[in-house]
Amino acid sequence: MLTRSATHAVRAMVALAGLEPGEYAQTARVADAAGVPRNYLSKILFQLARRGLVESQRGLGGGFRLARDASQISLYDVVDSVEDVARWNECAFGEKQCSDTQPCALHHRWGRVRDAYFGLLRNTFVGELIGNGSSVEIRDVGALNVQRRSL
Amino acid sequence: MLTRSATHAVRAMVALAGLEPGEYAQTARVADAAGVPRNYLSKILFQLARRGLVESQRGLGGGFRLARDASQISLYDVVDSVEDVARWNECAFGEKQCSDTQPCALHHRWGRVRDAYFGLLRNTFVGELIGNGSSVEIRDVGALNVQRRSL
DNA sequence: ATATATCAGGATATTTATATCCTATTATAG
DNA sequence: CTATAATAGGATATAAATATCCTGATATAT
Repeated sequence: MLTRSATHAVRAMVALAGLEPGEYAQTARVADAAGVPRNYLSKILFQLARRGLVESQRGLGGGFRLARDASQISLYDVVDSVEDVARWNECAFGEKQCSDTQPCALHHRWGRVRDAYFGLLRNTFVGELIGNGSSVEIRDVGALNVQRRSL
Repeated sequence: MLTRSATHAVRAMVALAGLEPGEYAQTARVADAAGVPRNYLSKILFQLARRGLVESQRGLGGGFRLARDASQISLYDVVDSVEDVARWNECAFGEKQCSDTQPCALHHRWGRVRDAYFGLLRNTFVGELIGNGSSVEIRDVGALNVQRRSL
């Protein structure tokens, strides 16, 4: 299952995908759009930035935006930024020396579940999740809307 | 993913499946066989008993044993005794009103992952997990081995 | 330069999962 | 009846996930 942090991260990414090209959105705006607690989201956005999925800009008119096109960012990238996806590779039965060559009684069955999950993560992209009646809509409330020189 | 409690529970059930018919094993013995902390396991065994998967007997010669044949106890029963399996039904995208008729953008893809997981739980039975090179082997250390009247 | 907006990130709080400890209760043996 | 074995289950401790709060650093506008 996705952790709550992972869901937050995906929703934030989808919100950012709804921005005008080049536009930045502040944490608070993303938080409102994605329905995620503001201060917690700031941690998550930081992790996404560290991973290189979003870019940040400080100061007036700054905020966050996607670092590349939403169609090029998989859920795997997003989720693995905030949780250790690799733990799905651990033995479901808790056996220390479980492996393909020395499988536990659950090994192959669990492999199918993991494949389904990894398939979802690897073959789904942020760009596919926008719109669609989703509640993740980022709207510019028009509060500031500064034009930046460097754009 | 299975929680650690769930893994503990499955391992304990497999250990109990290795008992002689009618025999009880004390918590400590199950804990050693399954490699689970004793006191924590006692909580888990209690939950399994509440669910009706194991029977307990207090007093000298008592302990726990399976309440029915290991081939009739699914992993779903076991896992759902110690964690809320139903949370896999919640929307992976965190949408409040996500449903089959009003699906979020992840709804159907997530459904496939859930189906794989539920399939594993529903179609795997404790009886299938015994032996097999698993480290969960319950051995009667012969410490006591009391014969009970009521058997 | 100064005021303001915004992220960066440390410190802390809350909640949940995991684990330990201890006493009460129940059963058996002698 | 007494001693002993074992679960029942409350109280507490630890660890990890989630969330909040606050200050410092950095960018912009005037």
